[in-house]
Amino acid sequence: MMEYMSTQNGVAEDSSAGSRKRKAESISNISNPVNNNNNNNNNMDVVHGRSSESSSSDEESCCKKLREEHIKAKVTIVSMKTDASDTSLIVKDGYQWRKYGQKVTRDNPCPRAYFRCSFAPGCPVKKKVQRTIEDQSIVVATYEGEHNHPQTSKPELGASTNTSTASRLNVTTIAGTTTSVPCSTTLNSSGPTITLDLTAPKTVEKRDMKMNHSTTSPTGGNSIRTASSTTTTGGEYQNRPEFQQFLIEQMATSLTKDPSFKAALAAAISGKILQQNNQTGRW
DNA sequence: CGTTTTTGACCGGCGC
DNA sequence: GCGCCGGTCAAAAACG
Repeated sequence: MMEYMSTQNGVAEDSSAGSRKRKAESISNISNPVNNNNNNNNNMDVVHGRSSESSSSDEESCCKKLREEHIKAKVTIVSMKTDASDTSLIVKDGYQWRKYGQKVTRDNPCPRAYFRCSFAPGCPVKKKVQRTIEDQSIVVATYEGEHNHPQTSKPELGASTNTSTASRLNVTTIAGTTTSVPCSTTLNSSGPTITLDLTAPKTVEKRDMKMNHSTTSPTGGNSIRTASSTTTTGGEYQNRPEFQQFLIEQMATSLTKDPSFKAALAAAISGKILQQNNQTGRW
């Protein structure tokens, strides 16, 4: 199963690399509320999901985008607060990145850096890193695609040896899945902007999990705004391992109790098996 | 010497 | 068709 998934990933990402599509700029929008966290030295907010255009209401253009997103890799937006004096635009997430470009965009005088994953030669993941206009100490990293290899090292979140690190991490899952940021506290984020992407067959099970995960979260709403408002109160607690363990257990419980998830999982697995058997021509 | 970073040039999509 | 703009390329420089 995993083998199959990985090969599917490779195909999908490769095709996505060939079709570049311009996406709406959302970095400043996303990182706006993070400014409320200025009292914390190291902060990190993560938004998992599609590119910013994934809203719940634009059904008009969804048909066009369906195809596009079918090709496109998943997009993960990460905003983290770093030391203001740290101008390196380096986000230590446990992977090895190679910078291949830098550009000053129109809407932000701060240069945007482009990175590729250099650990695995065939790894399709790309990353864009840019500081926000509002708060130059906040760095927004946009990940595209999924790693087809494990992390090269532990991400420096919390236990920092260098300057640019984050001690707190908030994850919002909109759609799709990513394992690039192992620390996940979705309780205070997640929200109504969930986009059920039926065009990405490889992530059916995980997406459902994320969906359930989101629905079981006590708070919905705009992810970052919620995150920033709760940072001063619940941030420490969310970072504690027992809390994360609790979250994981909650997720597992909700998933195993949900018959629709079981059905989706079974359908996905059987579908994959049948598909593979058809390809090999043995059935 | 191999790898990574820098940086101007180039490419292609999009709006007018 | 043209210009703008984001993203990528690739040669040179820097680095370990």
